[in-house]
This record gives sequence, C-alpha cells and structure tokens, in this order.
Amino acid sequence: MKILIIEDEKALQESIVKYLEHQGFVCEAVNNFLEGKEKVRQFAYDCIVIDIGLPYGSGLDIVKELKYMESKAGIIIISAKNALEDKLKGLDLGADDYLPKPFYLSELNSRINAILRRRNFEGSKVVNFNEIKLEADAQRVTVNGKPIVLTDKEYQLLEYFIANRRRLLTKAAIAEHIWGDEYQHVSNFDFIYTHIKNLRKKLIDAGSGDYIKTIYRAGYRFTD
Amino acid sequence: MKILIIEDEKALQESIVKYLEHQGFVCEAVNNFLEGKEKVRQFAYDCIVIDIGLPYGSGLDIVKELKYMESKAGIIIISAKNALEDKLKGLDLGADDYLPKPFYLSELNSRINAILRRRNFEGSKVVNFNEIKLEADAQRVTVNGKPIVLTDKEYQLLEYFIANRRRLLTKAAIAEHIWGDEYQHVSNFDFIYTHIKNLRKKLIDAGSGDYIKTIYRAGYRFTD
DNA sequence: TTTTGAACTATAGAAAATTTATGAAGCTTC
DNA sequence: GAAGCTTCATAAATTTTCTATAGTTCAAAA
Repeated sequence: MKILIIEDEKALQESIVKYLEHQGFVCEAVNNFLEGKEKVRQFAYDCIVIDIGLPYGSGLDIVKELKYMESKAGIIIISAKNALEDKLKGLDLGADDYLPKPFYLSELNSRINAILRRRNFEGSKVVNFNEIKLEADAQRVTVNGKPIVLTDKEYQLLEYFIANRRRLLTKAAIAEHIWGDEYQHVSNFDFIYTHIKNLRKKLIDAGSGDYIKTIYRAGYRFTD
Repeated sequence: MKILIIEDEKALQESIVKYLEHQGFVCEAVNNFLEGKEKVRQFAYDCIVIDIGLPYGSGLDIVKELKYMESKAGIIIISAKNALEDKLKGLDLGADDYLPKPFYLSELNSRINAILRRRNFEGSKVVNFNEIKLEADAQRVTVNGKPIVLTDKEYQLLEYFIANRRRLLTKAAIAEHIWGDEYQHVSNFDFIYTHIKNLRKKLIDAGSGDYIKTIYRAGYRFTD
C-alpha cells in the first residue's frame, strides 16, 4: 500500500512517515503544493494525506485535481484550524475523511485503514464490533440487529471507540477528537463522564456487552 | 516521562504544566535562566522545553549547556518573536524542534511525543522482557500473552525497570523518576516498598519470574 | 563461629486522596 | 416545550500514602 503525505511542517511530516512506515505502508512525502500536484499527476497512490494550508496553494485544489482525474486513491485532509468550513469543503470536493490538527498518529492510521477497507469492499461504511454494528452513512447503530437511538455526541463517542478499539484513549484525546481544540485548556472533563455513562447505559440496555472499560487515571479502552 | 519547562510567563507556564500533566507526563517548571541551568545540571529529563527570552540569560545558552553535557533529553525551544534567527540558532545548537509563540498546547504535546518517539525506540512502543510484554501505546502489560491490570504507579515502575533492565536503581532514582524532584530531599522512601510489593505480587501471580531483585542497602535491579 | 542489634526491607491493613459514576438541575437550540 | 448538552453536587470506586508490625541482612562483638 502506497501513501502520499503532503504536509509542510517538517516535524509532523517526519512523524507521520515514520509511524505509517512502521505500520507497513510505503510512504512518500512532499512539503508544498506544487510538488504535491506533481506527484499526484505522476503516480498512483492508495491513499493521500493532504494538509490544507500549504506553501504555494491550497490542499483543496489537490483534492479537486484528484477528483478531476477520477483517481481511486483515498483522500484524507488535515487542517490546522478546526475549521468546519475546511472540513465541509473538503468532504464536498470528495475527500473521504477529515482530521483536525492535532491528531494522534494512531488515529490517522486507523482512518487510513478504514478508508482502504471501505475501498476494497466497495461501498458500505459499516463497522462491526461483535454484536454492535455501526453504519456510518446513516449514522445508525444496531445491537444484535435492533437499532438503538444515540445522540450526536454518543454516536461520535462510539465511533471513536470502535475506530480505536483496544487502544487506550485518554480523556484529553477524546475531548480533542469530539470537541476540538477549544477544550485544550479545560481541566474539567465532567461532561465526558456523563456521555460515557449515557452511552454505556444505552448499549447495555440494548443487550450489548460492557465494552467500555475504565482505566483508572488513564482513560478508557473499548474492548472485549 | 519527565519534562522540564523553562518559561517565565507565569500563565503560560502553568497552562503548559497542567496540559502536559494531563497527558501523563511528570512536569517541573522554573521561570528563569539561573534556575533552569541549575535543574538541567542536577537532573535528567526526557524532554526540556525552553523559552529563549528569559530573565538573567538566554535559553540558547541552556541548549548549549545541554549539548556540552551530552544530555540525551529532547529539546524544544519556544520563542516569543517569530524570529527566524532564533530558530536557526536553536536548531543549530542541537535543539530538536522550534515552536513560535503562540502555539496550541496540543501542538506542543504532539511535538514532544514525536521527539520522544524518535528518541526512544524509533517507532515501536512495545518492549519485551522474557514473558513480560509492555505495550506503551495501550499502557497494557501482558505476561505470557495474558493481560494483567496494573495501577498507574505500578505501570510506571515496571516501565522504568524494564527500560533500565539489569541496572541498579536506587530508591532515590526511582522516586525521582516517578514522583518528580520534590522527592529529592526526602529520606523516607517507605511508600516505594508498597508499590514494589504490589507489582511483584501481580507479576508473580500472573506467572512471571521474580525479576525484581532487592539489593540490600542499595536499591533494586530488574534482571533474570 | 556464633550471637546480637541496628539498619533496612516486606507486608498487611487503615486512612487519605484522587478519580470516576450518577442523577438531577440548568442552559441552549430548534 | 422537548431534546440534547453541560454543570453541579454527591456517591462510589480505586489508588496512593501512611502506619504499625514483622521479617531480613550485615557486621561488629562476644
């Protein structure tokens, strides 16, 4: 699997490459718009990770280019600001996923895998975890085939848990993922407790196992 | 992981410490050049965050000092002015990364992680010692493949032991590493006994060998 | 060589501190 | 006004620290 990373922050770029290579991907990286465009035209990648804010141009234009070319590569855009606009524009242009900076490399990895998986099985954005089934398209969740109703935050929580199954997720990571940077200074994570509680209850009431394990002083882990 | 922050702006310093502690780092902070130099000479840190503009001297001189000492700590310099010169000088002197103010705390965090990752084990965060396996990513420990549940302190203890396998570790060193410098003057390390005891019990109950050897009047050594 | 005692380490259990869970009460938004 | 999100107060759970006591080690004295 070959991945192209278009990212100008050197330290971040190196981290990504190193991490992904360690995960068994073949990586290439460039640090500006022009080189990015060049690479994209010349070679076929399985997945392309694009920063929006680049020297000499916007990453969004590369997304456009790719779509124009009818490229089959998966596209993940990343953006410094947690800008809803960037996200919407990117997804609108045909990107497969959006990741606000900063993010955990493990998360980027799991999103890449999700996209590649999706691409292979063509179509359905459905993730399973034992008796839990999560249909991303419909933002719908079923337990043993029976649908359950989740609020927005609960759904996001569950999606994040399942995407990062068996991994330790700190409350800070969860907060950043679901609420964004504005919570970085907050030292009070009470609101997470409440959402965890509600999600747990709904899942268990629906007959699922209790997969959300609390790791005292560290965070949570979704596992069986 | 122990981090030193040398930063004179009180509010910023406190934010950094709070944030990083949330991420699971042990932090210490000082607010001027002299104290910074003092700390750096006395203790070993995993990573040091240095503001360039400090009372009584330049942070760059601390970088110099560290390099002279052949310190293994990661170094991140931060600077109020987005001065290219500072950046170049700092990186030239051997700093690992440069961050212009203002920055997102999460950005600082991810850079620290990037450096530690690079520095430590080049990617893979899994360490083995005979039948014991320690997965840093998940903060998970298994013995012969079976997971065991450790408390925070127990985990840190084990991590420290395994990282320094076959080395004599004094109680003072252990206390300093896990609890921070405020324990440097403490002469009573009784609280360590309990943690050692508990860790030993959990490991042995899980079927591991008894690797924590007591060296009378000296400390402990993790070895087979 | 054996005994003895001070210093050191091990252990269990209680107390203190910290962290997480929970239900209810406000807020906002639609 | 209902639904969902957040805050708050309080309860519960878990970990960490403290305390007391017992067991070890080592070296000096007998």
